[in-house]
Amino acid sequence: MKPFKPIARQKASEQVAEQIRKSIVDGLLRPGQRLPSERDLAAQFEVTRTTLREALKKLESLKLIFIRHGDRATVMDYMRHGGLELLNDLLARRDRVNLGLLENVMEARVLIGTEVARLAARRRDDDDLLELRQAVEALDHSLDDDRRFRELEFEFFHVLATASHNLVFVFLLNSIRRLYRNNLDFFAPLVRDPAKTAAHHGRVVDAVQAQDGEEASRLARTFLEAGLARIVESRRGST
Amino acid sequence: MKPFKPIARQKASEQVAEQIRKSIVDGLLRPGQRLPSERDLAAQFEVTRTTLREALKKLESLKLIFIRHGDRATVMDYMRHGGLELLNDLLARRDRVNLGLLENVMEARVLIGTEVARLAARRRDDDDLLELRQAVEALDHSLDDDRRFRELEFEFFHVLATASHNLVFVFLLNSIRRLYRNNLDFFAPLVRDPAKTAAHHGRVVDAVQAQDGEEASRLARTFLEAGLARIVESRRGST
DNA sequence: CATCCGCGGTGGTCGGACCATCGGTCCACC
DNA sequence: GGTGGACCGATGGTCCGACCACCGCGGATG
Repeated sequence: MKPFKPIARQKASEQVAEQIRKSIVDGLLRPGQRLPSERDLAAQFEVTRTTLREALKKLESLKLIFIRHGDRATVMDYMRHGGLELLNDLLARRDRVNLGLLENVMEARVLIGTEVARLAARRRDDDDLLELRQAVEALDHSLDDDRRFRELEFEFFHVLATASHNLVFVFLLNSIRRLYRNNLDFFAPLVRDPAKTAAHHGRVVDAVQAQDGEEASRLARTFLEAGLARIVESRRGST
Repeated sequence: MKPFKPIARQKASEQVAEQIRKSIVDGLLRPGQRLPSERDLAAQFEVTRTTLREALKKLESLKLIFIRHGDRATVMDYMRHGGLELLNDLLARRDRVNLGLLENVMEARVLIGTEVARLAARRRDDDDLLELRQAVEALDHSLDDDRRFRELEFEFFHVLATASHNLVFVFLLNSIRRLYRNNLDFFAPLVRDPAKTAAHHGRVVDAVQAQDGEEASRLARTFLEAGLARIVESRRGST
């Protein structure tokens, strides 16, 4: 298919950020602990303060460290302040908690997907309905391209979230999407038969059109829960 | 109580970032559109490239813009890529969609809270139980300090999320907490009678201890849904 | 003893130089 | 004609060294 992958160029500041980030999520740097001064750190990594600062700012926006003018940066407790963006980094941690994390992600997707289906049925307007039909149509056009189908399958729920008119769920799915795309293989068992899935999602739209929240929710749940079960099972099998 | 609030000192880079961010969420800068070069922007804001770059990096980590070496920054579609951190900024938008957003947040809290109660009951270990008891105890100790009580009430669900052993929900609540604390007044109707709430949460812990997921979930839902209803009602009344 | 002041350490900004990457143009070559 | 290579201008990434702004603390001051 695609024998060559693009080279992943990495900026110096990214490399620096990654090293520190790793130290934090691995627990080598503990919450409350203070980092060396920017000047010291820059010397250690053999980069300029400019570059080092760029790395620190990134960690700050991930809520991994707290920076205050005139004082050194202190490590924050990501269990208390971290956002969903952190999941990506936690997956690559040295201990092997990672696969359980992906199950957690799917678990969340089941819950959110079920709920947005219910809300979408109650609140959808005509535009939403149109978008939903198009999303299903896109599925029908990609029955033979597995990876693409699975990405579009996710998009269907994103459209559903939009139709639920609750931005929290929209943004939540945005965060989950990144994890989903980075681990498409893990989530593969979610879709067993593309044609059936496409038809199933069509019925969800029917329920949304009929403004039958319970039915839409029930349909979404059966699909997602069956997928979750298959994913859990396939993990047990391969590990 | 607290007649004076601390002065919010704002770094130059923050001010720059805020201006651009506002232009994006307000729709003045549309997805796909390209920003001027860093040198131009720096001149316009009358800051150095260093400062300007710091602002851009911040916007990049918020998924509001996309930066590529050798090419100018382009505005991203935050409806597709934005994370929960954006909600804070969207609240201050010029049109008045904002209060609905806070309702959305509460709606999400109801869903998540109900689910973590169920999962916590199934998966809690002895340590979790201890933490939960302590969280309820903390509630009992703050019955007379309203704001503090409401913050601790939120913490209870955070502990519950931890006990659910699903990091997605933990991080999700972390993001919601920020919005919650920034708008404590809006969410005030959630807790009507602190003493009753504390007792209620105690019963949730009882159910968790008994590993009765359905009961824990039911208790959490009744509390949260009643709160949501009161919040919606109080908004109707005041607007 | 309480208050004020200054000083050292540290993050924030500045200015200006150079390196790396991108996209397009043009040309030599086949 | 089109294929590849060399080149160039624009733009982001990094470097350097200086100075400004803020914090904490301890010594000077009353």
